[in-house]
Amino acid sequence: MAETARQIADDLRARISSGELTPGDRVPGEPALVREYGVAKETARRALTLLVDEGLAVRRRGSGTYVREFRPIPRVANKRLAEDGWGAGKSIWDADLGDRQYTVTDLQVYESEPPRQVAKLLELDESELVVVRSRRYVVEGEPVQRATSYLPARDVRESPITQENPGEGGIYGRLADLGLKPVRFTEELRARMPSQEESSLLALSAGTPVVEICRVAFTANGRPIEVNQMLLDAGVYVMRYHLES
Amino acid sequence: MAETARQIADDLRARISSGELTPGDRVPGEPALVREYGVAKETARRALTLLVDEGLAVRRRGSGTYVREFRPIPRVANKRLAEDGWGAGKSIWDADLGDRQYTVTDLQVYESEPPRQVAKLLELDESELVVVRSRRYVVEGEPVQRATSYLPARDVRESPITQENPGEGGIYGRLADLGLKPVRFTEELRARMPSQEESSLLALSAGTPVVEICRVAFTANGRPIEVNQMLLDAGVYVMRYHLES
DNA sequence: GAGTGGTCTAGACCACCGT
DNA sequence: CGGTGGTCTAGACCACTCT
Repeated sequence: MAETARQIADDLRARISSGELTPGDRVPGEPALVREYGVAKETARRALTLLVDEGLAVRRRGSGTYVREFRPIPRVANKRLAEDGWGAGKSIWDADLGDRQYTVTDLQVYESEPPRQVAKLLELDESELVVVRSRRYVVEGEPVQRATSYLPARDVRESPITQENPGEGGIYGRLADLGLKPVRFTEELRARMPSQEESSLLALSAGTPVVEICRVAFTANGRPIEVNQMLLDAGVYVMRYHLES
Repeated sequence: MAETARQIADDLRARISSGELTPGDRVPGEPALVREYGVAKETARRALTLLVDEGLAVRRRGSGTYVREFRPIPRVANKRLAEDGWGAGKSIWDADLGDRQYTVTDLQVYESEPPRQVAKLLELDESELVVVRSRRYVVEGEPVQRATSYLPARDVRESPITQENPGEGGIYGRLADLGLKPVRFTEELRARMPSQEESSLLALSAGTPVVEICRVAFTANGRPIEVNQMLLDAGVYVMRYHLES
């Protein structure tokens, strides 16, 4: 009877995917599994850990283990195409229940040396500084994203971009005022497990990956004017892109 | 001295990010940690498990635990824009070492009922069938992606799309022959932990998320003509998108 | 206070890898 | 073969939640 923990996890997984246990339901806990399967507590624990690590369940200390709920927020990279394009509002995942309100917290604006990679993407000379705008987004009380923008200090230092509130249209509006309107973008995405720091920053439950997005904005001249590094809770987001040709 | 496992993991993590341990290096193993920290084997094990679950380390049974290597393959969604656009070849992650060769394995072509979600995306009537093309991609001997295409059977049943090799230009070429050339696409991405099945399908090491991509192709008439569901090893891919306006 | 998850120990046995 | 990871047990103590 080797592989007991996996066996128990398989059983529970089956009960979840069959619908016997639905999102929000309580999964049999450690003591229950000890009784039902006649295993040691650590083994029952390992079984539950497998589910948690797959993102299927969530532990609540002192209360129990529950089937995870998944109500994704759609992140639409190119809204314009999405709106007059085809397939708008269609989704494999039920992500239509969108437009929940963002709140911005922990906004920080400061000038500093850019990370090496950012300096390269912005084509900055040695020792050129950047204006950094960092913030967290919160939805329904839960932090879901951290975003950090980098802009060449020499271009934006004197503009409202260095203010906490850059005004109507946000920083892209102000860049437009400066004749540096972003018109093309590159986004690079990567998914991975979070570090402990990132995990607490986004209040992630175990078994939740993060999506790292690096967005570079270019002006009409083809000059990179902003790098935005985002870190998203993968359990909360669905990313959507519209492409042509 | 509570939280011992996390403490040990923190130490090791620090040694990795400081560069003392570099990708490919051997991490101190369970017996070593038992000696160095004077903890039980299970505790040392838990410490290593934390690193593995973060994707920082890989276990090799009978050999040791090693710092993971990350050499991403770039997946460029819209090549045309990428090529004449700006920012081509720029990347935060060292993903330029691309163009490693794909091999296609386990190609299967068959006709069947579509999954409910796929039927909805393809706007199929009740009981309409789809042609399914499923395959795995292998790079340097390692499976990295599974892709499953669904096309309305009534449109493509008589075409070479039902052949294993649909000929020059692939299935998009044949769709063009049929006057059903795809010109717009929607891609929806989501990252999550894999199920056990998916994990073995892609030979994933523990702590590696997957990226699920659902791509819908539309003809010039705005008709959905293909749904492609992909499952990528997140430890291997970087997704890149180019956007305008 | 009873029930639940969180962490740890000390020891056992097995499977696999490399020399 | 010795070293390494893989799994399990039985019991301990703690921290938190809910009623």
